[in-house]
Amino acid sequence: MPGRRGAIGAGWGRKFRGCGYRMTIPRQAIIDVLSGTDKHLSAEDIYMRVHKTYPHVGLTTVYRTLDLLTEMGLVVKSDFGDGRSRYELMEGLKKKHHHHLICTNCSRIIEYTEFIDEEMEFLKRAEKGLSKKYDFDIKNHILQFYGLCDKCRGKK
Amino acid sequence: MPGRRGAIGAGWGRKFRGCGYRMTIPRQAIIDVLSGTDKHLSAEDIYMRVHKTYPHVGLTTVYRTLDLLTEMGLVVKSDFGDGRSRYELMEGLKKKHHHHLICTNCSRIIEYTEFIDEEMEFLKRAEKGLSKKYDFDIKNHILQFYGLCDKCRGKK
DNA sequence: GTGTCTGCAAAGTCTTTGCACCATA
DNA sequence: TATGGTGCAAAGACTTTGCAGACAC
Repeated sequence: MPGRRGAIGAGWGRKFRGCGYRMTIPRQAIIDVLSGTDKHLSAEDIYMRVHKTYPHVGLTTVYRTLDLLTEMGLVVKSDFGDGRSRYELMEGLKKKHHHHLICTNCSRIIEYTEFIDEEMEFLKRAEKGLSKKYDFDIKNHILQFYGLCDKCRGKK
Repeated sequence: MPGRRGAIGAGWGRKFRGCGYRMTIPRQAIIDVLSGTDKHLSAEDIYMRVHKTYPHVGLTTVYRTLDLLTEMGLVVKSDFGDGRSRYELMEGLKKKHHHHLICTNCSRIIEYTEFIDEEMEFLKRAEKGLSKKYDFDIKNHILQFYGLCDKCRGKK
């Protein structure tokens, strides 16, 4: 793990330095947390996990690092409608474009990549048409489905 | 206008009473504001407009009324990623299902109904597939495009 | 008259900012 | 050593809650 972390660290360090930023322990710790989960963590979640190993790292630094990573395009910030932002690592090109299913009862988030090709085809067409009609330069989109997950649907 | 407002009021009053609630002046004023615009207003926006005619109505009441209307399904609450919720009247069945184009520079919001049929077809199929695969009961979806509107794309 | 609604003030939640000190390159 | 980074505390933005008085039905 130290070896692996070192290797990852070096890669990330290069990325930071390449953008004129520095690699630091808090940043490394935050990246380690993000790369060690497949969940969509809030700033507070990340803070608490980092805190176990590095108790001196503050929540402010977590927010600032996440902003930085988002700006660098290495992290995606999402809003699932519960009033707090969630973050996930893009990790270069490893991660496929995907969308989310969100349980409105327990907040569970399911990532899916099914239908993505079909979806992309539709979205591309829509973007093209909408760009032309409204003279709008579309950069990005959000598609989310809300409902009840398998565990929650029985309880209602 | 007073006549028209009266007529609208009576309809809304019935709706409220039918759900065990009461029609009041603040509620009427908030509905009047919502039905008099095609914009997507924030609670603060609504508060300020109501305030011109009824200065005693508080922001708290605006929030409470909007919650109530949302819960009754008469208002749709949306989040366009700028940290504040926006509200629009559903006004029974008058309004077609639609999605939004959001300008990330000036926050202008464009409603569109183009592609909706095609979109609905795609979304229905996706919902069906996803429901089955993840045993997820999909109730709702969000589809938003972000980018630069015609007025802002030149400035960049 | 009774139960709902309201305004005000206070509190809550998530996030950002200011500033002096610290550490990376 | 020169910038950029950090923690802490305070401020900020939006929204919710508590409560006593007011109002709709």
